[in-house]
Amino acid sequence: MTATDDHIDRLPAPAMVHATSQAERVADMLRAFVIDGELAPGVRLSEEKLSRKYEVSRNTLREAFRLLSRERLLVHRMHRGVFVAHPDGEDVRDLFKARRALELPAVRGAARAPEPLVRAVGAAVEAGEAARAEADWWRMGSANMHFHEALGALAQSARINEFMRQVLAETRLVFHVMAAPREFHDPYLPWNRRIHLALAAGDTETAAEELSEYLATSEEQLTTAFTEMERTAKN
Amino acid sequence: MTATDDHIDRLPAPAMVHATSQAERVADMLRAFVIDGELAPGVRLSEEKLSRKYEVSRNTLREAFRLLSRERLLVHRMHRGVFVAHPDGEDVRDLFKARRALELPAVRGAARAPEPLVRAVGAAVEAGEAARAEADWWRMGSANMHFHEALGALAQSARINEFMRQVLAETRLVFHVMAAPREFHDPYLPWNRRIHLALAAGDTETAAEELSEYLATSEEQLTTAFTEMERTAKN
DNA sequence: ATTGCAGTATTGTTCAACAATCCAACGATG
DNA sequence: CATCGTTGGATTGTTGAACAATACTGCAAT
Repeated sequence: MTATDDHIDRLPAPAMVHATSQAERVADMLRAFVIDGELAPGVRLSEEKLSRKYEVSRNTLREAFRLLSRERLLVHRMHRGVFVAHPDGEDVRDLFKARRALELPAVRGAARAPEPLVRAVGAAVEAGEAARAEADWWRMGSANMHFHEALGALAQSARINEFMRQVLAETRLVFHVMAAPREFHDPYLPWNRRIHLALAAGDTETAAEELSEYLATSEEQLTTAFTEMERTAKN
Repeated sequence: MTATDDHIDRLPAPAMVHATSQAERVADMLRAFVIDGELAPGVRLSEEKLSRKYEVSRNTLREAFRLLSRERLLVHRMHRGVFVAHPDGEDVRDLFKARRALELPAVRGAARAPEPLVRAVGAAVEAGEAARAEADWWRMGSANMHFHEALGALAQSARINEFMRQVLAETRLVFHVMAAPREFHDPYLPWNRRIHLALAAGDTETAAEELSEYLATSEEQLTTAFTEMERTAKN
């Protein structure tokens, strides 16, 4: 350990070069499929078919399944197989409770957040507006998710960030249960804009109030659509 | 579907009869071992030895590993094996950021929480004091964890509850990194008592302030002990 | 309409094998 | 003497096949 090791010490941190296993790669792929709706909620994932299609053994595939079950994106039912999660009305209420508990305090504490994090919120707003301009409704939904992810990031905790991503991914599943990207995201863009403006101005309380209304409205809209759907499906 | 089905409707809910797989059972066992410190942080878990000891195949064991890796209790290092997580100083800071973000808002919103949840907080306080009376320091630590779990439960979200359990389990690992159960839990019991009193009285703001101090003190204590430990370990 | 009972398909789990990789020890090199 | 290349052994990564256990379907019997 000589003095010439200064070079090494100054090198950037070990930016996660870790090689990934097959199980993780498959899990990443399936996660993307689920979030993008290519795998519809409730669909059963056959071990044999999937393992043949993606050329991995059943054992490896099952490792991937375990990972995604813990993320609540897949549901493992003993001796029945794994299914794409299919959130119900109760899940929606719980998801919004979780989001309220996470996002509101994050926004209220944004005074202590470094500037780049606030700018990330603004970037998500603009991405959403750009997507809207191109009438790309699905991308608009993604931008909206990134917006809320950015809000959660104001808490500045890696664990909160991950939890937030998980909750948002699950929320996205809710949208897939009732395919209607346009009407559900459309009215919210101006809201996002206002929230970011208040944040950038340092007025965290106003931002929090706007966000609170946003969440209430969104939850209301989703739950009513849900109960409506369940009612018609009952008969 | 005749009217005589009333009997069935009145039956208790399907209280989780789901049979569990081997992988889940093994995961439950390992989780308990890790939390209780029977498996020390940093220890490597040999696939061959464990699979032989608990009479499961390597594949099944690996499924269990995947579950616990997603909970951050185990760490999977490619081609090297799985290790009991070994949180460092940065993890401690992040854990406390997460706890602040979760527990403080939960306490502040406790006005809307049903009474049984507040009583659960009180029960945890008493369990801690009982353990202290018997000089059972480890059980005291468990009671303290339950106390904070009960605080998180005030948010009334199943997902928050689960995340909270995860964060607390990880926090418990931190204590194992530096085995010192007595001094670290001792001064906090009165604090817990005060927090519960304020909560029961409906004074959520006071409760939140007490909790905030508690967290600050606890984090301070842990991080200093940590940096001290890392300093001595460096040489 | 409900129950009982095959037969079939799928998952649960194990096992054995091999490839890929890490790691420690050794010696070679400057 | 510190560093580097090599080699051999140990462990993980992944596969494929096998069998057991369970759920589901359809049909017969009541």
